[in-house]
Amino acid sequence: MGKAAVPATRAGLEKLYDRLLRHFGHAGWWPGETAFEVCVGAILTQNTSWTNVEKALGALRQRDLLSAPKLRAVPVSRLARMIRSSGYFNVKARRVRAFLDFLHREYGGRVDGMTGEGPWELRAKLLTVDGIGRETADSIVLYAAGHPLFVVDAYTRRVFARLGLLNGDEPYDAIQRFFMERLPPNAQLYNDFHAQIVRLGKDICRPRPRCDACPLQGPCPKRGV
DNA sequence: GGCCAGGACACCA
DNA sequence: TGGTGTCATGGC
Repeated sequence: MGKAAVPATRAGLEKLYDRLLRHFGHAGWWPGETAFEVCVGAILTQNTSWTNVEKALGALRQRDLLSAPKLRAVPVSRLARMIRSSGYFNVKARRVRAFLDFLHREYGGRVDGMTGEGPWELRAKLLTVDGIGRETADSIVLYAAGHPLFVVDAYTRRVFARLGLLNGDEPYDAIQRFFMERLPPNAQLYNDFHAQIVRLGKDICRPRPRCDACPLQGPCPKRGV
């Protein structure tokens, strides 16, 4: 593939972030109105486009169910029908309920109770919940609890493979270490950097042309364009 | 009509 | 430990 477009150093990553920031502006992420909505959205977006998740969140909001105690009172079968648009709805309804039970058991149903935990302790606890894996746990830790854990998702793999810094098939934890060993533990930075990666990821490996100011350079290894 | 999208888990060799 | 099947809707 040739020389990587960005050096795999702290300076290289920070320079890339600055370029993304200038190109896109601050992302203002996560796309959720409350920390609780972030948690539910993190589960619903598993292997699913955000537009489908928005419909499901909208259905819950319309019924005024976007709070832990109200949503926990909803039978799983009814919850599944309401989140149908997000796909895998039977599985995800069980997972949302498992998270709600966890939240009730550990923090009395209060999302802000999670902020009192250290990031790794909270992550470890979340990973014990059925249906919450690494990416979902890290999204909750970063975007709902505000602790600095770098989130790795399909966009992260796609963008950094394109940049020549990753193969894209490395284990999740290895990719997370790649970022966290090079960037200061700053939740605001991790938050916005990941959001920028997602915005960029939506634009690459797609048929539509990139604009001249696109921060990525060189051909896409997947499509050759 | 096929492919893809911000995963996670069970099962098997 | 790694590979594979399963879960499912909606947009293009």
